[in-house]
Amino acid sequence: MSSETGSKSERAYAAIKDKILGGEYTPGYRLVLAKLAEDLGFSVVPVREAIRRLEAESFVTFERNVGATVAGIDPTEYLYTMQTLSIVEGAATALSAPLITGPDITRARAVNARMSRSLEHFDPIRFTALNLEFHSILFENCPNPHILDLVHRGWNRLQALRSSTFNYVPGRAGESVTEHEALLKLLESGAGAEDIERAARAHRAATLDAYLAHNASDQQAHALLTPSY
Amino acid sequence: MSSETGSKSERAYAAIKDKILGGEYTPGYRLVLAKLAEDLGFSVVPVREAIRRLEAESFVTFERNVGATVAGIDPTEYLYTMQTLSIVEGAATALSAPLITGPDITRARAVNARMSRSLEHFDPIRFTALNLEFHSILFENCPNPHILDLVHRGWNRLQALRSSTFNYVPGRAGESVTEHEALLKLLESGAGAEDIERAARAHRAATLDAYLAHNASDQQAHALLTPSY
DNA sequence: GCAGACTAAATCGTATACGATTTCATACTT
DNA sequence: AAGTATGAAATCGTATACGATTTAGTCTGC
Repeated sequence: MSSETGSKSERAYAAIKDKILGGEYTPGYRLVLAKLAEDLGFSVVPVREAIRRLEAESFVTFERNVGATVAGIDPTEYLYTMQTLSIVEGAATALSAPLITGPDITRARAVNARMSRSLEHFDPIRFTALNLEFHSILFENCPNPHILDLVHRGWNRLQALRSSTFNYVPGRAGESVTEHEALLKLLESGAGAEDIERAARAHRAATLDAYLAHNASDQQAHALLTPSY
Repeated sequence: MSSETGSKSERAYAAIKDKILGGEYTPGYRLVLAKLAEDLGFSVVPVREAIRRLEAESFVTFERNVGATVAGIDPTEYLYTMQTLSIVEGAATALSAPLITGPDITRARAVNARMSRSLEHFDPIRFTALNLEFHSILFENCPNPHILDLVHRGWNRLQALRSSTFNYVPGRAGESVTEHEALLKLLESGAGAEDIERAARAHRAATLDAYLAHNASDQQAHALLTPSY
């Protein structure tokens, strides 16, 4: 995944990020500058820069004069991220809706069909990738790049939390496909911005709800969701 | 403003940021590593780190092997930021609403009264500070720190754009005070999350609309706001 | 006079070095 | 034995140095 192009700090960033997402560096793993630099064949300066960037994106936590550790899987963080995503994805969908064309819908529907098929072979990795592709089609016309950036940050954060593995809920993926189709129909019908936003929000919120129901032990998490997003 | 505590990279960050916001480094100003390091009495390494952080927060733009320049005042960026703020502030207000107490409302109302008074003396700096304080009171109970963080990012961005100066619209501040009072009444009445969110969104959006109306030349900006946020 | 090549200056990117801080094991005191 | 002082090892933070890249100015040939 890591490219050979760009500055060393960029390559270090990509390499470390890949190893975190690939599971080589698991949560709690201590990232030692000198060791990373040794492994990568770089000096510590660009590696340090890469780590500060990973810190800004919440892939690692950093403590002064102590160092960086790979960020852990935290149910509360997952909840925060999903709730935030429901809001920004809702807004992104509503803003993009008027600019989505017929061919866009067709492409999205094709991707959704592939998602449905990936379920039959039980391929969650592929499913997640297709899910990203589906929503990317809807968002690619988004007129506000800041909001799009927030969506991408959220997706990144979910990756960092390894949500697709720790957060698996049986049956939820199938519902997701159904909701996608409903969303496409809504877009085709030329529904108003409020309705579209509500539907897009609910789609993300439903995944969170499924998680909360499946892990009912998480009582306090429910309390955080006072207004029903 | 800059503190004497913390690492040199942190102090460099604070110092440079202050000079940008204070107007010493105006948009387009070229930030040269060696010169900044000389001025601050630090070496280039912590200064470089500070600049990368300022880049991540959009205070400066950065180009490889070329350097950093202070980010400019861009009406389109202002529009993006305001639109995004209307969304995240709306969500933050709705999420915080159930946790806001009577004393909170009283405090907020007092701040709003001071805002009203600051108008009589035409003190926009003070008005902006009080405006932040007003909304901070509403948000201080926000159960989702991620969303709160997005709000703060937006405020920072507005500062970076120096919006309070380039974006002044006569009469708008007075309307803002009126809208604040209406929002407080809505919160007191125990209104539903949707109504509160709509009102909070509209409050921010009204400021943007006032700007657009006042700078009617900005035709293309209107087009970006297709769904009426 | 102008386009392109060449050189020099400015500036960035990174390596290396070292002092500062934290951590951890050990010895010492009560 | 528990807690505290001590010192060494590990690690970070920053200074300095230098090669790499860009930029700007000059020169050349047309």
